Amino acid sequence: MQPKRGQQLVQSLERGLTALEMALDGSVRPSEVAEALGIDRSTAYRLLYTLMAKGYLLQDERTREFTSNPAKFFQLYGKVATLLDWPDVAGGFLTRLRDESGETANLGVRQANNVIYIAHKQGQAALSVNFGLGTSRPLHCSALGKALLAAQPDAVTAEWVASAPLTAYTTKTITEPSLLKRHLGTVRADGYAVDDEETFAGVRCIAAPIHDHRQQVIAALGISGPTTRITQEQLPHFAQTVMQVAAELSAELGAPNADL
Amino acid sequence: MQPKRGQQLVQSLERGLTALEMALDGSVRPSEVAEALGIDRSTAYRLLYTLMAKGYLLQDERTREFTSNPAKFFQLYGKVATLLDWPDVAGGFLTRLRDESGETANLGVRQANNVIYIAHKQGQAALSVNFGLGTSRPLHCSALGKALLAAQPDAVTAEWVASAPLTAYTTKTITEPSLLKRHLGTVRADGYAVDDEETFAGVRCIAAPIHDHRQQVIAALGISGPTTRITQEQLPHFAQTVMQVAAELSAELGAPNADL
DNA sequence: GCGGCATGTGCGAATTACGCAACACTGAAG
DNA sequence: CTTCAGTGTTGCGTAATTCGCACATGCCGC
Repeated sequence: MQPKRGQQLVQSLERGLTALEMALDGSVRPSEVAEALGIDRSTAYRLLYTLMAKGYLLQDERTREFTSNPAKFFQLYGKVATLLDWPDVAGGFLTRLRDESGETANLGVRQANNVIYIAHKQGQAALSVNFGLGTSRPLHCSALGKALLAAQPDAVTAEWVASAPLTAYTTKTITEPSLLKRHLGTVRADGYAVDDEETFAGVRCIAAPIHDHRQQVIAALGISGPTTRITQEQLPHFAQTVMQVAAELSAELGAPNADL
Repeated sequence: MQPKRGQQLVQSLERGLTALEMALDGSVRPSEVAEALGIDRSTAYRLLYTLMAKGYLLQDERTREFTSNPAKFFQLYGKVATLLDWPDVAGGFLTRLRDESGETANLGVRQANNVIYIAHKQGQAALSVNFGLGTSRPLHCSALGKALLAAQPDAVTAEWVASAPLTAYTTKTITEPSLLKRHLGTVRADGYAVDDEETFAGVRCIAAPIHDHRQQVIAALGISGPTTRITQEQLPHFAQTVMQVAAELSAELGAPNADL
């Protein structure tokens, strides 16, 4: 048996990382960090100063504000990106999915309670959806998120649904745990998930899971478009396309039973 | 007067970030981190565990190894990238520079004693240079780096030259501080920098600085190619092209005296 | 010039993180 | 199979680290 997981977190490191993430949303000053974390200004200053010494932040000489150092983050991202070169691997599939559907195609992975968009090809139409790369959306109300959730074992899904905050974004957002659980059951049965204006009014999304060579679900692929083009009638047709391309991408990654 | 800069670094945060960066070069285990940092295994474990709790690392259930969480870093990068969307802004200029020169075009920014490649377009020729995105090279022996260095005030440059480690990579690398200082003077006068096989034998690079709306140098743009194509005779011609495109990119960013 | 308000810095107190030691488990060697 | 060496993980006492207070300093508006 593996030892139980401990919960002794290193306080300074935890606070420092939180401060770092605050700085990423724009510039921060010691006093802001201090207030947000409930600590003394001097402590916040030392954290920020250490982050700067390590190259993660820069300090404006005049305003004394701390801002993120884009170059550092690019460097960090460059290192991890080579390990999982999604944009390159998935690029062709995204383009195909966009061209076949006419809508914005996107690819996302799970990060805690969110799905993060890591690659996309925007639709050509005048009115087309545009999610920024790197942005995140809640799992429970996005098609990509639901595709990822439904792929898990039942027990894990149930536990998550019970404990996750199911915030409502539109009137159609599913906020009832029992409803969501049943909904995810049909997602699994269908092989694709639909976000029917649950995040943004007027926007419908369809997504399917991506499996790797060990049959693990590692990402989700989908399309997003206005309800005027992705209509209820054409939805099955779009879903077919999404599942087809998703299966091909899975196959490219070495997934075993991906029938083409 | 501004207060003097303090040097009280928060130890745990500093160690934690170092551990994080170790994990980015592949998976790490507590014992490795402990040995590298000269600390106890338990301490290293707590740092890694905290990093995992904050989403920066993942732990393999079987091997117990800690690996970076690409999604997290993508998210972080996404936030800073929107502030300075280099790939999008510079993409067109890079493509033009590549097409006009026939060589790999690249864009880099400074990060401590290195230049980091944040965007590029690889040349079409069978033999063409390929730097990975996010990788770094020393300032003193790369064209981009020298273009960035030469753009600073004289005093700053002199101080840096005197204290920086001028490691030799080829026989042509300039390792003598006084020589480098004079060399950077000519770079500034010329408006472009040349890396004449100072980093890699057989590779010549040419670069020029990019200015923002406040006339500050924020990046450098250049080309890299084999010495067989970027010959000494054609060098001025290539340099002209590089400076031209660099000036246009600067203008795009709002630089005032960028003469086109 | 004066008073709020910020950053940055000593310094003592005590919280926090560290190293030690031990346990559980794994894998390899005998 | 047994043993042994090595690793991940956790509890605990101690001591070093960090924290918050207080203050110096500079900045901006009134």
